[in-house]
This record gives sequence, structure tokens and C-alpha cells, in this order.
Amino acid sequence: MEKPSRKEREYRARREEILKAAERVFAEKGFHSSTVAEIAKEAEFAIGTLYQFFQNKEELYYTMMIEKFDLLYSTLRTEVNKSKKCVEKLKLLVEAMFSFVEENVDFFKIFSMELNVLKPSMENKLREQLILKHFAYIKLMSDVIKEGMREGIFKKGNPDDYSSTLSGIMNIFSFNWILNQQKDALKAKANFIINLFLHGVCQQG
Amino acid sequence: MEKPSRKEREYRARREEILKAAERVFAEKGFHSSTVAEIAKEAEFAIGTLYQFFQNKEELYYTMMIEKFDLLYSTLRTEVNKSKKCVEKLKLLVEAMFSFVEENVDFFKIFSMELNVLKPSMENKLREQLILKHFAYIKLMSDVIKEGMREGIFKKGNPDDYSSTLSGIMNIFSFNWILNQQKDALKAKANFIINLFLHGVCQQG
Amino acid sequence: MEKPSRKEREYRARREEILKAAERVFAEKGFHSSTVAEIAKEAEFAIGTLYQFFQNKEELYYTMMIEKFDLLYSTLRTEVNKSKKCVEKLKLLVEAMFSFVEENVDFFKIFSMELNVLKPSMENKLREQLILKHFAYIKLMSDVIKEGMREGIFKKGNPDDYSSTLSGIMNIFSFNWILNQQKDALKAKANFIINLFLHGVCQQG
Amino acid sequence: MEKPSRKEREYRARREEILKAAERVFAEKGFHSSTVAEIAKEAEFAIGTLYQFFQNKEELYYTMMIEKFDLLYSTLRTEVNKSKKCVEKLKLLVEAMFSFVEENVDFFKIFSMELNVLKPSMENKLREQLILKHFAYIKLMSDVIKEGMREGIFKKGNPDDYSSTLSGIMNIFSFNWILNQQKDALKAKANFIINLFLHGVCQQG
DNA sequence: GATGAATGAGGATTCATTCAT
DNA sequence: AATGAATGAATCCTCATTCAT
Repeated sequence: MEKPSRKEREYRARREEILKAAERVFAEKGFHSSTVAEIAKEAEFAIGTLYQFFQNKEELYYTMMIEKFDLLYSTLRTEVNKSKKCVEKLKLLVEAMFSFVEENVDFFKIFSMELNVLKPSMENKLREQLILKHFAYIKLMSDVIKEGMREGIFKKGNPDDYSSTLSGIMNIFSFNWILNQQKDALKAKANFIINLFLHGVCQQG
Repeated sequence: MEKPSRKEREYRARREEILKAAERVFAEKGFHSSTVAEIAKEAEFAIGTLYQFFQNKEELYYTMMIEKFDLLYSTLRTEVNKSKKCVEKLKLLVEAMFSFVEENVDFFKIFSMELNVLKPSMENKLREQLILKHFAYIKLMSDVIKEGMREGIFKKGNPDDYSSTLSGIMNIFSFNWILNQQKDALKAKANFIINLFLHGVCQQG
Repeated sequence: MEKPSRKEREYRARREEILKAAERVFAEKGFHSSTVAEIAKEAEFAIGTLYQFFQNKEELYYTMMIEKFDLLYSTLRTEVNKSKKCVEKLKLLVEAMFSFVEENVDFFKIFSMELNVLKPSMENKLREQLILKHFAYIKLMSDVIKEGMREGIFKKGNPDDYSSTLSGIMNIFSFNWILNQQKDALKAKANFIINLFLHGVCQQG
Repeated sequence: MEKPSRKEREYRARREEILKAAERVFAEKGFHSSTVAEIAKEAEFAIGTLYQFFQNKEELYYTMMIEKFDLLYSTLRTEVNKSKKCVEKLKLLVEAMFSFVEENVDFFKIFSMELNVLKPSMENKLREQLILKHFAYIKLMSDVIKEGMREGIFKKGNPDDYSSTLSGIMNIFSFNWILNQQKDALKAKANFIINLFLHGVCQQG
């Protein structure tokens, strides 16, 4: 791989600055109440400069979301691969997810609270992409579940239903953690969730 | 109770029309992208008429949400009381929730997707109210869980964590059902969810 | 003159109520910031009722002003006629004017502060009328001045200039009195004004 | 003093254009009947541009008034200082005032006819400022009068009453001159006014 | 390439007036 | 005759986007 030129590196750095500023501002105010002027100010660039990197506000929004999602996906993927055992994999996944949320509160605020803000415009490839990323993220879990079914550890069933469930649980805990001003560690809930997901709420035996 | 006058009844009816129109429009476009003009048109009233019933767009939004939430809450409450057994109660609750979602798709779209759209304004009593309603809804489940714990049916633990979990699972299934254009019945998933919640994903014994 | 029927009397009474309410409200908020709804409420009538008496807000405004002006005019006229001596007449006039202002603060607020609010609309006979009333009011003073000139008491000159001057002085004192929250009696200034008007500010002799 | 940059100069020029347009439009229609759109059109700028210079319509209005008032004040002040004699000073003042009115008809229309249009809003520093300017303007005259009293030229008395009087007289003459479509020169009345103010209407001796 | 002033379409809200009851 | 709910035109202001410097 070619070493990027200084120009290229600087371009990347600026772009990153803008995306970070966008993340902060969008998280605080939501898409509609955030202004391009504010993001520009937060990024310490001129408004016009933002438009050299992103065609419009919407593109800035989706690009930021997609890149964050990519990061989340690759983080989880790496983590899951650290073990061979399905149950262990799930545990690693939940922990990694919660670490990610703790480190990316801004992104997660947007992720969990503004899913529907932007309506599909005619040619919105970016929204499509974001949805595809979401499917990939679910598939990551489904694959682990499938494996567990094959190994006879997990009950048979629709793996997507199981992974949706797990993702729904992680979501709500992350959401509540943010609502409660992030008291305690979110990761502290990981064990509870895994146990519940594996064995349910009922007393056994 | 006094029978309401014709005037009173007509007032109620108009108000209801507006709230229904608001629900449809907000569900389709979200709060910010919906215009008062469009809601008025959908309701077949003049713009000014809406302002005779609600002080502003925000009040219209929250009032609609709160009244729907009240309906959801009382529906679930009634349903839960139809059985004495905790496990049965949970099942009734999930089924009732899914029925409600199926019958109130518009509301649920907003419920699940726009939780954070409106930032707390200085004197926003309505937002406060909405949050309180949400707590009541969670408590409904917590109470059932608590009962089950006392009876030794459920594992000991923080009842709110359990009820959050259940609510998170129902959410994600509702959300997916809406995203997938409402194929199949949402209620068909109720059994799966209850089983998973009660016994987990692991093979037992 | 026919004794007015009960109907006629009641009509008059209602009309008067509305005009008084209009005076209060217009004085407090000015023409543009006063709403017909507020005047109706102040008058304890329905909005529609106001429109039975006056074609529109503007007519209500001008009618009130004109009738007040008529009252001012006839009051001053009566007062002036109480003496035969010009100097005495002027004194009576200033005192009567100040009494009127003291008793009709609301009207005077509008009179002195909103002369220009309403632009001549194409067919605004009412504004014309109001201006004519104003001329008559000035002429009242001019006539006294003219008389004084004829009698050799006053210097020769354009009587309208003199009466404008006097009216300007009375205006500013009334205006200041209102601005200063009506401390002291306005009438207390009458002597000062008359002396100044008659003999000027310079030391004599 | 630093020479202002080109940017700074252009900014000033634009701001001036807007203020002049505002003066014309407000003078013709009054505050409430003037629209921001019309002022923008008159100034040949887009609506939004006005909002880059002034926070809102009210600020535009008051700023224009205040700056004009400052100009009036400094003009009068300069003029008054051209003589050492009180009587001469008053004459210069009246003449300067009338010149100013002749050259700033639009401003004076507003000055004399809309004093009370804007009600004090909670935090209206601008209105406060405008009132302070008005006091300064009155004080300018009072100081001359006081001087004359000390020198024994003028009768003893409350200097503010005298200066109010003079200002009231100038006002009404300016007002009438505007009403009469500005026939003849307003300055032609200056001598009459000064004489009247100094010596009164009565034949002397 | 970077800037940020200028643009003007778009939307929330108000309120004079009408008219069915 | 009295009412006051319904109407919708009118207006202030915001802010994404452009483009001259």
C-alpha cells in the first residue's frame, strides 16, 4: 500500500475533525436542531470548508454514522474471534459492545435515538448503506448463534430472532445508562445480560 | 357523571381528529419534518383551528404521545390483571403489547424512533409527563417480575433490569416488524419471546 | 327631540361600553398591539358583537378618537366662553385642557403618541374627519388669539402660529406628565405656561 | 486611530444602507405596518442579510432611532457652542433643529409620531438608551436656560420646564410642516419661535 | 483551497373577520 | 341580535447552501 502524501494525510485529518465535531453536535441536539454553522464552529473550520468534504448536511450525518458503524462492526468482529466457544463469544461481544458505547456515548445517543429522523429521500444511498451495516452487525451475532445451534449448545430456532433479541437487550441497557447520566459502569451489566439470555428468568431445576 | 353537552362532544371529536392526523403525519415524517400546515390539511381543518386546541406544534406532539401512552398503559394493565399467575401475566402482557403495536403502528414508529427528538425546554411539563408515563409502563412489568420473585418462580435480582430487558426485546421486535413492512403477524413472535425470556437460549438439562 | 326608545337606549349604552373598553386597551397597547379579542373581553361582549357596532378595528379606533375629540372640543369651547377677556380665556382653556387630560389619560396617550399609526387608506373618511376635528381645536385657540390681536393686547402675527405654539406646549407638558407616571397635578403647570406664553422667558423692563 | 480595513468599511456601508432603507420605510408606514421584507427590498438586500446586521426588526428600529438621535444631539451641541450668548445660543439651536428636521424628514416623522409604539419589553436596553438620549437632548437646552438664569437674562424657574416648552414648540412646528407637505421653509419660523419664547405673545410696555 | 457573507425558500404562529348556530 | 369557533393570509425569522474574494 502506497504511503499517503502529506496532502492526503492532511485531508484525512481535516475530514476526521469535521466528523468528530459533527458527532458531538448531532449527539447533543439531534439532526434537525443541529446547524451546519455550529458544526463548523465546533470543528474550527469555515462553513464553506465543510462543503468541500461533504455535499450537504445529510451526507455529513450519514457518513459519520456509517464510519462509526464500521468501527463498531470491526471491533466486535475482532473481539468475537478471540474465543472458539460460542458462549464465550457472546460474552465477549456484549462486553465489547458496552465498552464501545461507553467510549462513544455521542454516537450511541444518535444511534439509539434518531434511527428514523431522516426519511429515505429518492436517491438516498447513504441511508441504504447504513441499514446494510446494521444487518451486518446483526449477522455477526446470528453467526455465533447459528454455530451454537449446530454444536447443540443453543436451542434450534431462527438465529436472527435470537440475535435481534440480544441486540434489543443491549440497546435498552445502553439507552438507560445514557438516560441515567452514565452512573456506574455499563459493562457491569454484561454478566446479567448474558445469564438472562442464556438461561432465562425462571428458576431452574 | 354528567352526560357531556353536544358542544363538549363536538369539541372532543374535533380534538380527536387533529390528534389522529398528527399521529399519522408525525409517524411518517418525524417531528421536525412534519409541518403544522400538513397536519391541518390531513385533519381537514384550517391551520388556525389547530392552535385553538393546542398552543403550539410541540404541545400537539406531546399531547398525542401522552394520550397514546395512557391508552397503552391501561390496555396492558387490564390485560395483566386477567390472570393470577406471573408467567401467564407476562405472556398476556407481551401479546397485548404486540396487538397494540399492530393497531397503532404510527404511534409506535414515533415511540421507538423519536424518543430524543425534543430537547427539554425550560418549562416543558409535557416532556416530563411523558417520561413519567414511561416509568409507569416499566413499573407495570417490574411488579409482575417482583411478584414472581416472591413466589420463587423467578430468579432473584433487580426487577427493573428484568423488565427493561423484556421491554427492550419487545421494542426490537416491533421495530423490525415495522422495518420489514409488517409482514406476518407480530403477535406470532410472542411465544418465542416469552420462552426466551423465561428459559434462555441454552439447551437445558 | 324624540325620546329614544328602550332599544335605542340600550344600543347606545352597549356602543359606549365598547368604546370605553377600546380606549383602555388602545391606550395600554397601541393600535397594532391591541387585539379585537382583547377589546371584546374588556367590554364583556363577544367578538362578533363588536362587529355589529363597528365595521372593523380601524373604524372602532377612529370612532373612539373622534368622539373623544368632540368631547374635548365642546368642553374647551364651553370653558372659553365663560370669560370675555382674551387672557382669561386662554387661562381657562389651558386649565380645561389639563383637566381633560387628567380625566382622560387613556385617550391622551393615544392622541399624543399614535398620531401617525394609521396610514391614510384609500377611502379613509374617518382619518380625514379626525384631522378636521384637530383643525377645529386649533381654530378655537386661534379665534381667541385673533380677538386679542384686534383688541391690541397681543402682538400682530399669524394667529395659527400662536395657537399651534400653545397647543404644542400643552402637549409636551401632558406628555411629560404621563411619562412621569402622573406625579403632582398637571393643572399646577397651567400658570407657568400661561405666563410663559404671554410674557416669554426673558426678564422684563 | 486605525484606518478601518476595506472589509470593515464595506460592512459599515451595508449597515448604513439598511438603516437608511429602514428609516424611509418606517417613516412611511410606521413600525408595525412596515415589513422586514419591504425594508430588505428597499435596501436591495435579501431578508436574511438584514438579520446578519440586526437581531430582529425591533433592534433595527431602535438602532436607527438611536443613531439618528446621536447625530441630532451632536449637531445641536456643536451649533450651540458657536456663541457665548444664551439668547444667541437658543436661536442657533432652533435653527439647527429645523435644519435637521428638513434634512431628516423621515426620521422626524418617526420621532414625533411613534414615540410610544414599542412597549418596553423585559430586556429592552435599546428603548432605555433611546429615552436616555432624549433626556440628554432636553438637558442641552436646560443648560443654556440655566446659564441665562444665572446671568439674570432669563426669569428664575425650573429650567426643565422651559426647555420642555421650547422643545414642544419646535415639535409642533416641525409636525405641522410635515403635515402640510413641507411648503415653505421650516427655518423661516425660527425667528418667530425665538421671539415668542423670549418675550411672549403680549404687547409689551 | 479556504472563507463566511449573502441568499431566499420555508415554516410556526397570530389575529382580523366571517358566519352558522 | 349575540355568539365565538373556524378560517387562512400575512409576517417574522431561520438556516442550508452558494460563490465571490
